[in-house]
Amino acid sequence: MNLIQEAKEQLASLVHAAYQACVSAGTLADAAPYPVVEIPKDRSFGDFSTTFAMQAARALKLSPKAIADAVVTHLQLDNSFFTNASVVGAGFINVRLADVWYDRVLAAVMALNTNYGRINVGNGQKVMVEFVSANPTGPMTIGNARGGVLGDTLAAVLDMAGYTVSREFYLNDAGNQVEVFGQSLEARYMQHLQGEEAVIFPEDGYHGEYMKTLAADFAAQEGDKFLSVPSEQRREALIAFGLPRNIAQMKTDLSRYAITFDTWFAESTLHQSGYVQETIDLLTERGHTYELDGALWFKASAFGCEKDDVLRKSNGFYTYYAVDIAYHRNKFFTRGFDTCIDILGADHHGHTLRFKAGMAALGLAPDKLRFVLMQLVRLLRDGDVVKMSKRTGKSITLSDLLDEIPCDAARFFFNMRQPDSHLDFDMGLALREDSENPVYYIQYAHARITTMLTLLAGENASATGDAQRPAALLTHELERALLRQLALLPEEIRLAARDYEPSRINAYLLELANAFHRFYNAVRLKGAEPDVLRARMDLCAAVKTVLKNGLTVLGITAPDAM
RNA sequence: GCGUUCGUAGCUCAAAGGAUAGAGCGUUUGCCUCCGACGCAAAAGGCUGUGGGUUCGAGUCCCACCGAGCGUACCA
Repeated sequence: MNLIQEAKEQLASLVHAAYQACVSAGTLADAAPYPVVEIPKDRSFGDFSTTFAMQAARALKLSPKAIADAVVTHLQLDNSFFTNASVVGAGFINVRLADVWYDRVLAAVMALNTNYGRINVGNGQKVMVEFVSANPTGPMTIGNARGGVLGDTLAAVLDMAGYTVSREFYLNDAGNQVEVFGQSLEARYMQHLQGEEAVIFPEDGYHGEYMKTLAADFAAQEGDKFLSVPSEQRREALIAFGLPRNIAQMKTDLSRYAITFDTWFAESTLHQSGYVQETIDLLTERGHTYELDGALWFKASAFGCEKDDVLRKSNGFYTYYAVDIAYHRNKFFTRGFDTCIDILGADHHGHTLRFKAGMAALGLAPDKLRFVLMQLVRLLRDGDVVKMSKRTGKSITLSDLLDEIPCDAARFFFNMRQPDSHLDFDMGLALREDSENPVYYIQYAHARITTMLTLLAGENASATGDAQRPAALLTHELERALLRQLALLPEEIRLAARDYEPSRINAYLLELANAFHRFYNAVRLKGAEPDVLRARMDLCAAVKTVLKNGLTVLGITAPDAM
């Protein structure tokens, strides 16, 4: 159910038919393309518009105006969604929506209720969204916070659009950074028991305070018994202690953030099962690798990359790149996803071509693997840049942020912009409880409707009008605007899913809330004629439903009172 | 250098290749004896970084330049 698309298709088909009539009548030549229909930016022109006359001008060797005039005389709008066709400006053919269409909108929202907005462009195709995938070597960052909301809401949007969606967290629990984690933790453990000077902290180690806490907790549990064992054994024990702790913390933080993953995929399993080895062997069998200086190289340059890359280092270990090729091979070829989307920070954009090259070498169509790159976040407090947490003196983590900002506000703010644009997150604004805070503004509209409907519940008992034809009673321009806005949700879902831009839903809800508040101030329900009252109450109930459905996609609550 | 993302109102950002480039903030001024003022209404602000090109039509597509971020490891 997408009444915007239905209307566009109907108008295109009606204009096409009118054009065919002109061809039959001999007034126009038979050479024009199929009409393109759009919604004018400036609503005063009309509700829908077609640029058919301009599109056809060259082929028909006539002025757009002449073509439009000819087509309009044959345009048959009876029993359609439209009325009032007119030719304006250079040759735009504009129409207004008729009551039938408005009736259908309200009926659709009321009938579909919580399913209103759901469409089926996905046809159940399996899509994976992989996001956050933070290293389990430390706390999650503000960047993870943005990536988390982006991935989670994109997944929700795709679900609404009819895809079968899976959310995955890729756990980097193997490889070099885990080694460094072990070395760092080992140094902190020994320093904890023997003093700062006992060992030198590794140059490129993890310097965060949390490493000291982790080491102290380990010492509290195990005492000094790991001082006397070989270093390798000590590190192993520390990693076995530290990683699960960090992972548990990440899960806690994410659940505070209302994010749940379907799968946590551990990198280590790819090593243990020999899948990495098998994948690299496969690339070699296909002739995409060569040996040089003791390392195994992938011919990435044969797949559009600038240069080749190392898969297996001369020390025998695989690079992250090799593991990632194996991981993505697993997503597509072992688990059978049709499309895989990776949410990445913009600082990783250099990887996208390489990843695609790896998949191409395995025989996968390049557009199956998609990347959403997000720019970094700048934290502000009432306009000033915030670098460090006041409490800890260190950089602000996701957990710090959630101590201060409610989940609803954080989720909304991190998804307010397109992924590609730099994001300013103003913590002062996120806490405000007025119309300047967009979350409040939207939630307030929902709460306002709830109280109002409760208050008016007893007043429409004597309504006698035709409930199937409410548009005849909802004639105010602000009521019409509200109905058009309601009709837009399925279309917004379609576009957000098509372009991987879930922030469209935030913008959409702001506009819907705005349309409602304007209506509320200009049109009163209380005291209206019973039939009108009932129609307006239905309209308000529909707005409430759509607000709630939209907020649900964003993972934000729709409170009945605030 | 090469690659990549991005330059739109004072600020933060919108604009399926369409008509007079729109919102919010900030500034100024109004609206509650009335369903929630956590709200609404009105005013002001622009050579869309620069120069070409494609098109009936370009903020949008192509090319060059200027400026910013990021990448360009046998790190992940």
